[in-house]
Amino acid sequence: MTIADIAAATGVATSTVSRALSRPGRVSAATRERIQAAARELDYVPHPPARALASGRTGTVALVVSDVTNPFYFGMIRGTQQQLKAAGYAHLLIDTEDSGEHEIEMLHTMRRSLDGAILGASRLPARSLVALAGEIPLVTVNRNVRGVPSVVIDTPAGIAQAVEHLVSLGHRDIVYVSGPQQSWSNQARWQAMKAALERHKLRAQRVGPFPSGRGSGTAAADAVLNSGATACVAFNDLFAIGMLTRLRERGVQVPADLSVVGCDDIFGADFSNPPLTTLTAPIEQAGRVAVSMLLSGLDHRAPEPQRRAVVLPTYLTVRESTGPADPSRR
Amino acid sequence: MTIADIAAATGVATSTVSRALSRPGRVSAATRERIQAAARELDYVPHPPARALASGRTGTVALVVSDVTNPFYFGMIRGTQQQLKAAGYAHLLIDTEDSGEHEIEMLHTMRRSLDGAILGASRLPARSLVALAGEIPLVTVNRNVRGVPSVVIDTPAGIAQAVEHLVSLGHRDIVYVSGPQQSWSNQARWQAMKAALERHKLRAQRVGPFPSGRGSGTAAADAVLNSGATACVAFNDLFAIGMLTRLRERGVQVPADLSVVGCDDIFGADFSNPPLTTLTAPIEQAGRVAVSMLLSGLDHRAPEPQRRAVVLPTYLTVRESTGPADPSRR
DNA sequence: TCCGGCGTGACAACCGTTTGCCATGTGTTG
DNA sequence: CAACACATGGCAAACGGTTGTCACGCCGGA
Repeated sequence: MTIADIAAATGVATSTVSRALSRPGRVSAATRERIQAAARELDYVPHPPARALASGRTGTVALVVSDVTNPFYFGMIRGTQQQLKAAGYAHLLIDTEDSGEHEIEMLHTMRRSLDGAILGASRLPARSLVALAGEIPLVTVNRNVRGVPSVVIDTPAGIAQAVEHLVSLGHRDIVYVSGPQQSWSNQARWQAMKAALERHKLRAQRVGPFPSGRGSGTAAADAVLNSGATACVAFNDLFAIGMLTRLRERGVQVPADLSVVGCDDIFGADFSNPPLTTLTAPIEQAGRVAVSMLLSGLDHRAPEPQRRAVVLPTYLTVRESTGPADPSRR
Repeated sequence: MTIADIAAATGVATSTVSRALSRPGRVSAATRERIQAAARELDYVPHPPARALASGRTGTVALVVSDVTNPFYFGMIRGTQQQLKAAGYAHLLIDTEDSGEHEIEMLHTMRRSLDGAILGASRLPARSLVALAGEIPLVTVNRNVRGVPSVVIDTPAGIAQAVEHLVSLGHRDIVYVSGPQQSWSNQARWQAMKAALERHKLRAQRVGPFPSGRGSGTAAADAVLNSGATACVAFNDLFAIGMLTRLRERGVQVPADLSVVGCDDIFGADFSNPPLTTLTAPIEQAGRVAVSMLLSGLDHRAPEPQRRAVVLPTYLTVRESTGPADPSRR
């Protein structure tokens, strides 16, 4: 079934069929009706590649993540999926395996088959990012680069809350567990942590960096213990959960001996042992907003009046992995 | 940059360029070299939609899941993603929101832009599934229907192991926590459970059905408690984890008062409180295998010699949510 | 010497839509 | 009533590749 068949069946030209089906208002109501009826009758389904070839629009948006395995992305996948489906777009998933080259390479190759892309947490240098944005509409998440629309989750503000929380519990030695150095978020979090601690006239220290992945929790836990701190803020929940496991192994009580707070509030943070105090990030919402921004930017006639950077707030969710500092340690 | 540009640059016909780039052996080594050099030089990137239109092959495979949110699918997403990327295919994600109609509708509409699809856990009746398989190459996971290639995870065999484990711990009242009734897996698991219990001359009972999602754990836990059983096998880990949470709330000790075993060994099962005894399913592998089957079937000249149904084994991972039955309860 | 076959490249016809432009018919305006 | 604007539908040219078929030249075999 092609529009030619429908054209034949209704006695009009293919161009009319095309317009009746995709550009309402361009043909009279009567013929439109007739054509749509015929289309339904013949179970006509448009051919996306043909449409894409002729119009340049593919109806597909890619979500680019550095590692599908990371639970952090689960929320993004979900959020983007929802919003894209609602808008009638298809959802392509691209895993860059943590490699910037892969990232740029894949997007470059696929740019013609995409209407745009959401970058889940780009590892790309700013220059490349801007260059890429010239090839294909982009929205970044948790990565703020001038000239590229972005949505960033304001974890730094949350970090301040977390520090507040820990300080109020009597902690004076608080350490930051650092994630991968190329990670923009990691930098942002560490900066926020330093600032917050300075405000309390406390020394900022950190351990790491550690590669992303739960496995890093082991080394991280040991490093934190070694630092003599009574509390720590981990780069993300995956680290924190990994640490929890290690700490149990070593017989360290959480939070009695050590308080730990995570970041992101991923799946699992609420039922870990003990349940994790963490910065709840609206990841899913971030995905939805990113898609909305991207899509609104795609809307041809839009003179780009949309906001180019939105920041989403986080809040501290206190569970059971944080508690009063051991008084004997002060 | 189109092949026409390359043709012009090298002084050959576009057909030659096309063949030089995609069908090795059809043109002489010398010209091929020249053409490839030019292509590299001009930074030529093929236009997927055009290719798809002309050839019918899209280089895209969809993974269809009933709910992206479900952690069970995370493994599938990962497995399929890996294998597809390795084969140079793009990975489309489709969420059917648990609706069979959605499922059939979406696949029907997108069939022309897909080379095939992996059905993560189809809700479709056998008839529809077979019909759909006629429209587009399909491989199902955890769903066995004659005529449609499939990979199924042999949880039933694992269930037997789980029952063995519980019985050996002295449990006599073991209940199955039932998932959604339309779920093929749920049926299979319940059947296996009944068979295993009968083998031990024990009565098979179940509670539920409950809708999928962690929230069901609450009702499930209460129901199990109410049943007077000393142990239970849950339809999946999500249920089990939800139950664990509820049981803590109610002050029920796991495993002292109640042993619980889950299914699938999803992310989180190892660090829940207590860590969950569960049937470890090779989900990721299932995804990989499904993709391999699909892709090998796509290989034109293949007279379909490939296996049409592979079953993957599971094994019981004993952690801390199962323990001896309370002797006073015997 | 002639012929058949093979390796190589060109020609051109698609694949199924979209869309710019033109022709026609109708309604509106002065 | 004339002139004009506008609404509607048709024509045909893209979009960027793939692929069946044919022509050519060269080779070896008879």
